Amino acid sequence: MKEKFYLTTAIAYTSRKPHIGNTYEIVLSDAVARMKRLLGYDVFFCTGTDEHGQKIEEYANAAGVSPKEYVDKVSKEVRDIWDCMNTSYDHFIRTTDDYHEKVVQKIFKKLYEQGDIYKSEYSGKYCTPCESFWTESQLVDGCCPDCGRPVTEAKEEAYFFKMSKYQDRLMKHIEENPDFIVPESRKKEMINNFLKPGLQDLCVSRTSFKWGIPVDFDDKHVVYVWLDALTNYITVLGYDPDHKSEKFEKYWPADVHIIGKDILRFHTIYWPIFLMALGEELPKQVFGHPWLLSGTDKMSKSKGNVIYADDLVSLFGVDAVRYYLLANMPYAQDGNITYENVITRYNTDLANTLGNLINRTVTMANKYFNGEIDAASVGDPLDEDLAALAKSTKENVVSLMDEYKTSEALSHIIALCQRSNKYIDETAPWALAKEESALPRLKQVLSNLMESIRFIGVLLTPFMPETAASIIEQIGSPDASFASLTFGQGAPRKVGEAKALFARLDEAKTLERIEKEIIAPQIAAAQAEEEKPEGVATISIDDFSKTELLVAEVKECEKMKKAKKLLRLQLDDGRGGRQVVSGIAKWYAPEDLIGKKVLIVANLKPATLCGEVSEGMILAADAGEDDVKVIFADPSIPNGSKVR
RNA sequence: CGCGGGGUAGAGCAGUUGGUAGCUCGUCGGGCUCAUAACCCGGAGGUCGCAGGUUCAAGUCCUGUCCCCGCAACCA
Repeated sequence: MKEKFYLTTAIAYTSRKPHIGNTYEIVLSDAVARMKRLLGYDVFFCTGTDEHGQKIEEYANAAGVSPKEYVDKVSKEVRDIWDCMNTSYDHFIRTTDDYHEKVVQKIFKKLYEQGDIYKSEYSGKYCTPCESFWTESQLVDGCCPDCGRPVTEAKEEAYFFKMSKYQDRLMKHIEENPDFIVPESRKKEMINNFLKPGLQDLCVSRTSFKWGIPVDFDDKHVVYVWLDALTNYITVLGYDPDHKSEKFEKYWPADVHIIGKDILRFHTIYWPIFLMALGEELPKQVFGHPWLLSGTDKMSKSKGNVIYADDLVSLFGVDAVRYYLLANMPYAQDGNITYENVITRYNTDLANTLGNLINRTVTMANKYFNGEIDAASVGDPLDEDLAALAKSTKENVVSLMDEYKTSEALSHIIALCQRSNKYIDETAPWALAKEESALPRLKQVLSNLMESIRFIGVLLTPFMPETAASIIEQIGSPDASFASLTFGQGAPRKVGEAKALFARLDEAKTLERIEKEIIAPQIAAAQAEEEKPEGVATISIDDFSKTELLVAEVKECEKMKKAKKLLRLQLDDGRGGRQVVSGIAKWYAPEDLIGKKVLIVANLKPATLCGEVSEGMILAADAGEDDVKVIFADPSIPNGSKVR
């Protein structure tokens, strides 16, 4: 019986169309899945969309559609992109799927009945008109960040999960299974930041919005999105707490969850604990992959640097985009993408090294022998060298893929292409072709080349499926199985017609096209969106007079030990002085401020930040993306002067 | 002194157990002509963030220090 391999991606949140950074994960997972299939595993590869939650409710409202209509649209966009990347997932789950919702309810009930989930009270600041709870830090000037109205202390019933109960077991599991969380550095983050300080019980229900799976025995509540979302990994297998499905028995536990580094906490702490509570095995491994950045920045709409997979595919073709992602992402550090880099990589690796190798070899086979090529036969040390590299390349690719090191795996394959190109140079087939007596050797040389190309083609299958198929077809290889990868095993063949795999791109022209077809429309769309007015309500003069603004002089100022962003200032406000904490350490050193006069909001309710009391706020302007400038007052104004 | 990661040629990155500093792009020169102005070979370009230390020998180990980036806590 075939060994099973179950892998999943995170399910994509349906807030908006995924960009190329979000798309990286499915491509990486697809390469792993295809590699395992090539090696003969019975693979189950699952992905999907996460569709509940307050944010989606809000996005839907803003778009003037129902949440379901909204997620139907985005979920389809996600799926279209996964499909345009030619990913071979076996199942696409949506958290709004019927079978999923039912099982989530059942699980919630079970955990409640066995005492892991208990009903308690959640207390915090509540804005009645908005029906929202806010944490202290979300408040704006002590008021609701949405509507600006005052909030009240309120309590609300909520369900909590007893995380602490399972903490020691989880810690032990992580220690005993060193590969449970990879890469290593991420594991340390989880242990030091969450497990060692001790886990808090987690609030697993919400009453503040409706767009979620209702708790069936208490329908004021909906299930917390993460409990809902994480469970997809087992509901997709037909899991049911009462009777386990055949599929679940076969595939669970997952061999790996491939996820972004940002959601590692949910997958390595909450998810394992939920599973322990259900009495199920834990996934064997969670791999938190790095992020793909646009140049050096995170992709964001406001920066206008978002790159989408479908745009890239229309420019370069699926396999070139897959190649770029898989070849360019480091294992543990963030990678980056620019159109220029994609073009360079395309031209050098795909057009010049790989494409040209196939093209020149196939052309020669047809030209010299009408395409009739023997099985490979190693005679000369040069041949042996080539055969040895083909063999080691195969071994390296397999073992590197076990660690998800796609970039290193691909560079080994490219190295085999380079070695093959060199082999052509060393053996000089065109010279052999000129002498009748050298024809046997010429035939041998070409057969060896065909064989190394067969290795290249087969090994590329997980990374570039279409290209691999075209290579196999061009060299007329009857066998493209992994098992056949022994040098010399390839049978005699009739070589097909030479077809260029990747046409070279003119960098300047291509960039021009990108600018015109992709970047310009994107900027236009962003500008259109920006024309919407800012959402600050007008206020009366009375409202304004509630704010007391004063001129104050900075007497002392120092960096705070425990906080990177904060400065602690002692101010002379003309009425005995006060201490203010301000989040401007990134832009101002203490000596920049001492002796200067600043404007403060004097009647702000005092708050404690990182252990220091702050009685007021210094006025500063957002001077640009990630830049803040303090508003300084004229030195001649007496301390304590009112500003209005 | 909260936890972790990183600072290596103009750019982007490798450097396993300490033993002559590598790869890709770019650049300069050479070779070849089967091929997609491609392919192959060679040169130039780095005091491996900084300062100490251990050692016959340190990018690699230790100590200190300066930057950058994550995570956590705060941006009143």
